[in-house]
Amino acid sequence: MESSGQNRSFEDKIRLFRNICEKEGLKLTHQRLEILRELDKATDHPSAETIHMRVQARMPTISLDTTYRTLSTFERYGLASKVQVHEDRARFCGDPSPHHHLYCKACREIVDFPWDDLDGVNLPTEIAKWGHITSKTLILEGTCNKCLK
Amino acid sequence: MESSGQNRSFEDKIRLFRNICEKEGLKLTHQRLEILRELDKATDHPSAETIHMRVQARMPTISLDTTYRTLSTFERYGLASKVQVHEDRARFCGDPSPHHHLYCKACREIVDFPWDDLDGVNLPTEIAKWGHITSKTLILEGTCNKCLK
DNA sequence: AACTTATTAAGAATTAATCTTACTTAATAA
DNA sequence: TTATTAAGTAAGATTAATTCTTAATAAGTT
Repeated sequence: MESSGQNRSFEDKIRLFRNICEKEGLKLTHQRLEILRELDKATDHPSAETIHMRVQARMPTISLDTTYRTLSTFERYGLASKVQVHEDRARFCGDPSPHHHLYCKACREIVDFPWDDLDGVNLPTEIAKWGHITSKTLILEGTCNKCLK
Repeated sequence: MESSGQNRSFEDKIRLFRNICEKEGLKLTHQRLEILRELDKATDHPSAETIHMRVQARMPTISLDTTYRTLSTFERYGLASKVQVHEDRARFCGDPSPHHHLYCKACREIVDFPWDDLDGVNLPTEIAKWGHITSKTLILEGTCNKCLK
């Protein structure tokens, strides 16, 4: 049976994580794997607490603390990133490919979108002088059609 | 004596704020004016607490609570905006003109920069279908030259 | 099997931000 | 100028996300 694109890309992610663990002396625990899986499945930029609840459904003993610790481990190694919106609660994204965010101020939904033209464009020359850029994200804010009625 | 560009633009801001107050039934208090002035002067995206400390130097009786309340009032009326960085503490920006942000992960400095070409560019067509966009900010993250040594 | 990290539990600590209440002050409108 | 009412102050409490503590247990890895 052939695996789906979803599965294949998750396999890649596990492989990547396995490499990182090996190189960095991290342990590949079930908890970390389940959180990685949850992040990979999620399309709604869940908060740490939401991720915890979802993983808990399959792994009832996992602690909230471990979820927080694991998420920052993932952040440190580039397996997850915090999405910044104008809220107090951090929300996460497991998609490492460059993409941008639409944020609806009414329903707080975050939608990812690709914009290859922006990814490829040259930055203004003064920016290159500023230092070393590691990420480039466009944040669009407004109100989505659902909320506009 | 001719006023500086700084002053002129601050005068404009006061005028704008005066109009908003009139229209919305807000009171033009000293506290609000001082916080507006501080936001206008600041180039370093201070936190609410930093703003409070600075205003306190001139107005020792102002409360932290008022600073928070005023900043959210300003946000509500578009006179200030929260800058999103990967931190827990919100940082503010009093520049209402469209601009983008460079964020150094090492020293946490935020640098504004304009990018007219980006401001003027057409968004991908699917975005227009999403809803109504009110702001567009590019967040560049990395390490500034000072921190790269 | 030994070594070492990670996890858990349970609770405490932090910290930004907001709210409460009661009182006072001051901006605005009549 | 006075009346009205929003805003500010003080002091403390609250909320909520996140992190830390300690000690015991579990489980990867070598």
